Amino acid sequence: MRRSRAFIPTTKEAPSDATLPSHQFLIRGGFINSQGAGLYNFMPLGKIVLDKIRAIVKEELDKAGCSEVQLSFVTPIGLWERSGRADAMGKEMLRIADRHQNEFVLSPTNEEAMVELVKNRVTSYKDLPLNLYQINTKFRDEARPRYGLLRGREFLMKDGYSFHSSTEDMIREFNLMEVTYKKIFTRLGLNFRVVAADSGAIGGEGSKEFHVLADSGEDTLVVCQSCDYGANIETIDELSNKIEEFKETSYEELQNIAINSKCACGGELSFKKGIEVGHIFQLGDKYSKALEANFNDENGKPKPFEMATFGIGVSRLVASVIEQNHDENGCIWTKATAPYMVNIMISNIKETPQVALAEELYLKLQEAGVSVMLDDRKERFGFKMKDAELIGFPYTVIIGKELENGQVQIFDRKSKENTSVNKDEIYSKIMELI
RNA sequence: CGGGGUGUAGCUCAGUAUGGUUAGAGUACCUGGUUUGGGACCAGGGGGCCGAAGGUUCGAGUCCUUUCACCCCGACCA
Repeated sequence: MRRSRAFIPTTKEAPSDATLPSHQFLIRGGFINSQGAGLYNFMPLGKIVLDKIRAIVKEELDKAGCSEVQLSFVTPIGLWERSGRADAMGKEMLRIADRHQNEFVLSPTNEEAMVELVKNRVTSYKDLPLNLYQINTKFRDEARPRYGLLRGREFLMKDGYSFHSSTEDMIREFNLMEVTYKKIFTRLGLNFRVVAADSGAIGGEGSKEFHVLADSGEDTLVVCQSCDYGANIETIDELSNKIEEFKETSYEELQNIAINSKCACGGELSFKKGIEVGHIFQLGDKYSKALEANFNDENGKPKPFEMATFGIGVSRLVASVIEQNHDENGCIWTKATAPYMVNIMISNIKETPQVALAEELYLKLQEAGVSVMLDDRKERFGFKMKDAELIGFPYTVIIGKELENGQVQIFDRKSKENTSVNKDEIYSKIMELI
């Protein structure tokens, strides 16, 4: 893409209401803009990042044997009345009426719809297991949307649902999804932890959360520095509530207790802030029973499906990448999430040799399938560099005054290092880096 | 949903206590010129239903009433 023709409205100042780095930089960098409380438009750069994340999620899920579907976003209220969630979810569900005054809901999640989809279509144990997912818009009418993409009302979430003939098989799938989620977050280049999300009835194994570690995270995690143990402090709070003598224990005291304890593996424990980007949950037959969704077992007897549910906050991940990877100048995208891998910056477009080399490199990289931006605007060096840093291209090739000596520079966004390269070697050097 | 706050140019904000020229600044944008290795400089220019609706007044961005929107702290949640 030529920068001169792109729609990337960057700004020097952030709106006053943006408090978090991801919120500020995504708006300043021209990735997103706000369309109302908890509502966001994705502009070209934001859309590219969103789609990259979505593609990786899809690829890994498909590899794990899941099938993608797409459910209608607008759903009849009756669907929610049958499961009892019309009342249970209350005002969080946005209700709308059509011209006939029939009531509808903008889907906040899709357990009911997915069960209805499978019900009476999958009727035999021979057709199980089955894992269906969608990556689709969700709407939750939050009491207080905030933090930009981290807590919007409208957001993009991948929600998956699996159906099984036995609890054992459901747990097998649950474990498979844990492995798959780890692959996804690793591919995205994120530093994350898996933590037990529920300490209660299911013994802490029935529900796991995936947290991206970032200072601005809303959840506090206790993590081991030696092994991969981690727990959400909420869990500990819940636990303490159940134990009488801990009733008066303050949050700080609780932290001290935890911090002075050792992990089961003997490692030191520490506190980290985390952003919840994934959640996997063993549902059992809660919804299949309520909605009378049965299959016939080996003996021809009807049984409700054993189910599990798996979520990934796709649009939240866009912000999470930045919460974890940024500096005072802007975004630092991981290679897997960068809107463009390489930015070719022409220092002075009045210098014909600079333009010629830039155009040549631009073409070659495009032909090699590299996602590349050509900054061909009539702007000054400093302006373009600030812009490149704000947007966060992993690499910027600076074609400028050193070209007289046959040299160009590669600016590494993450390390902020400038490396001089002979102009004839720039292509191969870039191909080596990415 | 409780408590607090803010709505004036694309963005950041003055102006509102005490009503009174044609509503301002910075930034961004357009034109011309000078610049060209870290968000340049000079000159000129365009841009506003002062959130909305009522009211008080000779006169309202400013006072009164109503309403809408947005933000912050908390409770709640992917």
